[in-house]
Amino acid sequence: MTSGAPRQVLSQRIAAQLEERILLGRIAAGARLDEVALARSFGVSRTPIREALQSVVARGLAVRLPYRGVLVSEISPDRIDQLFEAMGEIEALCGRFAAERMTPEERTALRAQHAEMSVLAGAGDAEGYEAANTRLHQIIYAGSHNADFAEMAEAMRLRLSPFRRSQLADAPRMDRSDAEHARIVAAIVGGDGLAAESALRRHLLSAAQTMREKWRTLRAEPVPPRSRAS
Amino acid sequence: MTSGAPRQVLSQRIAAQLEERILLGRIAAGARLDEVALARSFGVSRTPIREALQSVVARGLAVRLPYRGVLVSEISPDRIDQLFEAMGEIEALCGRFAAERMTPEERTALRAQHAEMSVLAGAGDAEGYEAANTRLHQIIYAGSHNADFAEMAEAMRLRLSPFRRSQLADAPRMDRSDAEHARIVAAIVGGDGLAAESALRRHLLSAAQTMREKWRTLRAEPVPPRSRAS
DNA sequence: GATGATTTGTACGTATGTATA
DNA sequence: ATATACATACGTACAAATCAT
Repeated sequence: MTSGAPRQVLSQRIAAQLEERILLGRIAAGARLDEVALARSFGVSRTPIREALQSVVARGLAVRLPYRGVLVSEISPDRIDQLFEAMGEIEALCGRFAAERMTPEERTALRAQHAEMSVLAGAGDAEGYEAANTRLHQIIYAGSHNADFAEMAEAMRLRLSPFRRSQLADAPRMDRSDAEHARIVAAIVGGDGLAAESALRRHLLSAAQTMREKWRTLRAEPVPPRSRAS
Repeated sequence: MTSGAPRQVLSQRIAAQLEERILLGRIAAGARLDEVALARSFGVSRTPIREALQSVVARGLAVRLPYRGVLVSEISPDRIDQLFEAMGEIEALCGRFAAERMTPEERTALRAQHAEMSVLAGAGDAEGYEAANTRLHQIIYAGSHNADFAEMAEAMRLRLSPFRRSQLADAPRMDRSDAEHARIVAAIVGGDGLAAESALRRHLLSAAQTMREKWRTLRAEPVPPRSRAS
């Protein structure tokens, strides 16, 4: 009976921290993740750093160029569109199956989550709304009753998070999102798979649209990358 | 005191070999991948072994329990159904987008690949047919013109490969597969996204059915391994 | 339940291969 | 083109945790 602390492994904790830094934008796209520098910064040896970097690469947040290092993934506008498109289709898939398979308890939880979010939206609590939004969508993933769908959706959500930062910061966005959620939840609770599918697709399309606008204004001046073409 | 050994990227070659062994069933599900044993067996140190194992875990072929080791993923019948379901939906997705977006050259390549496969099916070349089948589906993934769809489809295909072993071994299966491919290719080349989607879904459903039967007969003796929880 | 054996996790040293001056 | 610099890849030693007795 080992009732000790969760005793998480170093490399995993470091991987999580690196991911968070990347997703929060503290480490810019295109930046090199230097093993020795990170080792010093974390006060550990290079071994756990290496394993953490491998994990980060495996999740698609960075790429490893042979003998050049690990670079935080730089993403082209076209790539962003693909990401949102994929996310939309995967979410639509989850919604369709969730509408067909959710248990009564899951449907109740979904409605409760949405009700809670409407309150947050009304109160203008953007941060709380964002967090609740993630949970709402995760409820839908789980409702698909298919671990692979849920896993793919989570992976896509992770990859997209750098571009979703403070996307719902303003009240109009939250209201619009809340209205879209109402249709999604109604379709799922009502067991209408096709309606849920198209409602989710539309929802993600509008999210992509919002993001595109903000993204464009945000990076008016791009950071000059050390392009080293051979 | 390090003897000068040929330096290359061992971990990747080892990861590939381990994957192949798992996928071919040479390493059984539930087995523990012992680091020192593998290191001895490959004649290398534990370091590249550890990195290879991380790669195997990242691809979903095994799981790592902290301080306990890496276990080859054990898969329940329900889980297999989920895998095939997910594969079917992802392929259907790729097919729909491919029908809408493939370039003329890609459509030509798709038709050529199918024609080649019909010959192989007629000749009863099961091995060649299986390899060509993978390429056909990969052409469809690429035709979706979305790197995320393609990546997800590839990942699913990898995870399913243990259960697809010699699935198309007999001529009737190949003929049926070839007929289904004909509909899929016609729909995609003709630009009918919805038809491609449903044709691919049906194709995977029938593949799942075939697999289920074979799998059931293979392990007619249900070995209930009460593997320790979590 | 405590102790020893086994295995995983981390630290660190060194050689190799690429890129750059 | 040769050489230097430097980051990566592998090996080995030690520490921590699990398991078996």
